[in-house]
Amino acid sequence: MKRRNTIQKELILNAVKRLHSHATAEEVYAEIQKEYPSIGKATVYRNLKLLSEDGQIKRIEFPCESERFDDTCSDHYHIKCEKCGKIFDVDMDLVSGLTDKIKDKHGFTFNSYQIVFKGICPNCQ
Amino acid sequence: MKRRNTIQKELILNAVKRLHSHATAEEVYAEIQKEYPSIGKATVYRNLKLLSEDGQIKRIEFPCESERFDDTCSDHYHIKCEKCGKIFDVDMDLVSGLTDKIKDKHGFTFNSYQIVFKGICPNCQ
DNA sequence: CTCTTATTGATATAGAATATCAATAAGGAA
DNA sequence: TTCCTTATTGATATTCTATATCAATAAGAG
Repeated sequence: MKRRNTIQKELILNAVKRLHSHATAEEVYAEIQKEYPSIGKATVYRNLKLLSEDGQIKRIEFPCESERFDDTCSDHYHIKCEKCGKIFDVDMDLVSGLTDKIKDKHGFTFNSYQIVFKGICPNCQ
Repeated sequence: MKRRNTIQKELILNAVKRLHSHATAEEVYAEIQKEYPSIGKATVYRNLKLLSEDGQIKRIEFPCESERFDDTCSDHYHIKCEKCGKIFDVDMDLVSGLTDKIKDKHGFTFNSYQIVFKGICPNCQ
C-alpha cells in the first residue's frame, strides 16, 4: 500500500507544526476547518496516525487523556498541569539505564518507557 | 456527604482484591455479576472511584487504556506487554530525586510522576 | 490520458465513563 | 425498634474519543 501525497495530509502536518505542541486531533481538526472547511474528521484522525507511524510527528499518549500530537519528534518528557490541564515540555536530560536495571529481574524484553509528570504550572499557582 | 457502607461497595472491594491486580472496571463488573447479578455497571464505576479516592484501592492510569484498579496501594511501576496487553508489576526500586532535578528549571510545582514500561512478556516471546 | 487503487468524507459504530433520576436502603435520632 | 433524612443504587441516556464502513474521488505510475 504505497502512500500518496494529498492536500489534506499536507494541511494536517502544517497544522500540527503551527499549533506547535501537544495538540489533540480535535484541535487540529478545528484549526484546519478555518481554511479548509470540507475536511472530514476521520481524515484528520487517519492522517495523524499515519504521520506518526511515518515519524513525521510524534504521538503522545497521556493517561486518561485524548491522544496528542507533537511536531517535536525527539525524546523528551512532559508535565501536565493538574489545574489547567495543559501539557508542557520538561527541560531535563533523559533518565538513562532504567530498562537495564530491570532487564535481568524479569523475563521481559523491554522496549521503551514513558514518564509523565504532574504538577501545577506557574500561571495556575 | 457522609459515606455509607453498602453490600455493593463491599463486593467491589473484595472483587478487586480477589482479581488481585490491574483489573478494569468491566472485569470487576463481570466478576461480581457471578454472585450478585443485579448489580449495576454505574455502581461499579462509581464505587471504584470512591474507593480509590479513599485510598482503599489504587487507580492505575495507563495511556490509551481503560482505567485499572489495584489492591496494592504502595508505589510501584508497571510494564505492559505489547503483545498480549497484560499489565505486570515491575520489581524495581523507585527512581528517586527525579522531581528535584527539574524543580529548579521550571516555575512548576511538581507533585508526582508515573513511569510506564512497555515490552514483551516471557509468555509472548 | 488512462487506469488502478489509495484516500477522502459522511455516517455508523464501538467502547469507556459519566450524568440523570426515581426507587431503595443505610444509619442516626427519637 | 421505628421513623426520617439523604446517600446510594440501577436502569438508562448521554458524552466523548476513536475507529469502521463504503461509495465517490483523485493521486500518480505507466
